[in-house]
Parts: sequence; C-alpha cells; structure tokens
Amino acid sequence: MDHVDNILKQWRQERPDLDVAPMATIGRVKRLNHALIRAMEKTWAKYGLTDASFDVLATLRREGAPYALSPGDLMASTMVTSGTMTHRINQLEKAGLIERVKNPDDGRGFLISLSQRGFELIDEAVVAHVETQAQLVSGLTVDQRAQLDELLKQFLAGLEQA
Amino acid sequence: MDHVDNILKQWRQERPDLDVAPMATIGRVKRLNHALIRAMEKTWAKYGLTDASFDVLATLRREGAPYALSPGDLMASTMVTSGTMTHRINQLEKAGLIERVKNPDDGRGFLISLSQRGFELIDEAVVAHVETQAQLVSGLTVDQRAQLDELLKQFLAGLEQA
DNA sequence: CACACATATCTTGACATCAAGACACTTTCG
DNA sequence: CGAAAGTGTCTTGATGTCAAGATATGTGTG
Repeated sequence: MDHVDNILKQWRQERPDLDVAPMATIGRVKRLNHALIRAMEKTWAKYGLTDASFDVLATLRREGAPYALSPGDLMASTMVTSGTMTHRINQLEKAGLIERVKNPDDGRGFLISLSQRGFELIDEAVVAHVETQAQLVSGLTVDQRAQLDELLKQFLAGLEQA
Repeated sequence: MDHVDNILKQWRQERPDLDVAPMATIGRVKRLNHALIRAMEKTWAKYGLTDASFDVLATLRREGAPYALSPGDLMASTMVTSGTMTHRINQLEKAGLIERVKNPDDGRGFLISLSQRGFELIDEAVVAHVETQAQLVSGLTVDQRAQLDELLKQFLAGLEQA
C-alpha cells in the first residue's frame, strides 16, 4: 500500500464511476522520475552541474569527436524547445564549458562544441553519474530491470509515434 | 532501437569502461514522464488547468468532504516545496477555485478548501483526465500494465525509503 | 534574378520551481 | 511560567521552461 495505492483508494471511494487503474501506472512514473532526478541532482551538483547542463554536455560528449552539434540537433536529443536550448547554451558558454561557432555550411546556424574544460568536466562527471545510477536501480534484480526496460520501451514506443 | 538504445550505443563506443545499462531504465522513465505530461497537459488546458493546479484540486477532491487540507498536507501529497505550494495556493485562490481559511486548531496554519466552483471544475475535469490516461496506457495489454505497475512499485519502494 | 516560402536560432514575457531563510505561533521542559 | 526548540507557512532571489513571434539566412520557382 504505497502512496499511489492510497490515491487510487481515495478516488474509488469518491468517484466509483471512474476507472482509475491507469492513474497508478502514470502516477508511479511521475513519482519515480521525481525521486530519480532528486537523487541524481546531488551528483551533478558536485561538479557544478544541473540536469540541464549535464544533459547538454553529455549529449556532446557521447557524440564522439569533434564533440559538436547544432542547437537544433541538441534540441531533438534533449526534448526541449528552442528558447530553452538557447538559454542552456548561453549559460554553458558563460561558464566556458562550450563554444559557439558559426556553422560553415549553413549561415543561419551555429555549432556548439565542447571546450577543453567542458570535455574534461563531463568526462569526469559521467563516471560519478553512472555510479549513482547503478545505486538507484540496485533495488531491482537484473531480471527485473530487463523486464522493466522492455515494458518501458514498449510503452514509450506507443506514445512517441502517436 | 529507440532513442535511448542509441544513447547507450554512443556511450559504449565512447566510454566502453562504463556500465551504462542503468541509464536505459532511468532514461526511459524520464522520457516517458515527459511524453505523458505533454499529453495530459492538453486535457488540463481544456479546463484552464495546469499540472500544478490540477494536482492541488484533485488532491483536495479525492480527500472527500469537507475537501480541505493544510498547505503542509498538500506539500506532502504533491512532492513540492513550501514556496511552490504557497505560490500554487495563491494562484488558485486568485482564480477563485480554493479558499484559505485560518486553521481553528493551530494559529500558525491554514486550511485550503475547494470552493464550489473549484469542486465543480475538478469533478468535471477528472473525467476527461482519466479518459486521456486510459488512452495513454492503451499501448500495453492489461497483463503488461499489471507487470509494469508491480515493477514500478518495487523500484519506487526501494528509492523512497532510502 | 526576385519573390515567396522554409528553416535555424534567438528574443520576449509569463510562469513554476527550488533553496534558504524569515516570521509567527506551539510545544516542551526546566 | 518562561525560555528554547520545534513547526507551519510565506518571502525572496535565482533558474529553467515554454509558447509565440522576431530575425536572418537558405531554397525553390517562374
């Protein structure tokens, strides 16, 4: 009987006409996401990073050399709007972790590339990050994780196409 | 090979020393949460509500008569900080959907109660909300949903105690 | 070539959120 | 009873986000 079960119980009492079963699934995804972010933030903070800045630096780092993408590519990878990405890039540029260079192939655009400091920072931070993540999933067995991954993947596939 | 699989592939190429398997689970929870909120927002907007305002009104509504809780109780239910809750309450009060009354039993506190309009609005909005949620989980079979619920519940239980 | 349309990014303005701390009232305990 | 510690809520200041629209460059068509 966790928090979410309790919410369902309340609704069933108050509105027995409604089918609230989907609320359990969706509610737990929300709470889980919240708890995971809260936990991961502590690790990011050790490196002066946030969800937003880690996200951008990690996207550039895992891309491989030369560690550069356009703001548009970054937007697509990180699911934020253009205004948000502009803001993230401004903050990271101010911090000296990335550089903005004119895209030689398209005068409308830029390329965002990791600075030397940005590369070194993310390369170190990601090690601590994966350790934190390993800790966070440690309540599930390896089999359970595989099962969960598969279910989440299918759930997501159904949504993202629609 | 979804977006998350691709991220893992990139990391394994760039940093084969790291165990990035947990990133898949956590990353999918994040994307799933994002997609679900995006979809549910459309329904809330039809009633002039947002994630934040729906959350508060629904918490009061499912509580049952007399549809009142303290800001502290609301904070605990909704996982936000006190500043955020104060802000949410101010907005809803301005909109005439809730009322703030002095708590007769504790001079430090208040009780937040649904106004007549607030009650009617949430009682109608929640019907559309559960329909939207039913639609969102429709990509999974009933068995899969039960499995997923169980895994999410255990995952969450491991995190929230720690 | 010139005009219309498309695309990439940035700007603006409105909110939502958090952390930290302020403030008022309550409770506890000597 | 009165001081100290605890608790409930609000305030402040900094960020992050989005939607909508502005701006500049690129592309296609007649």
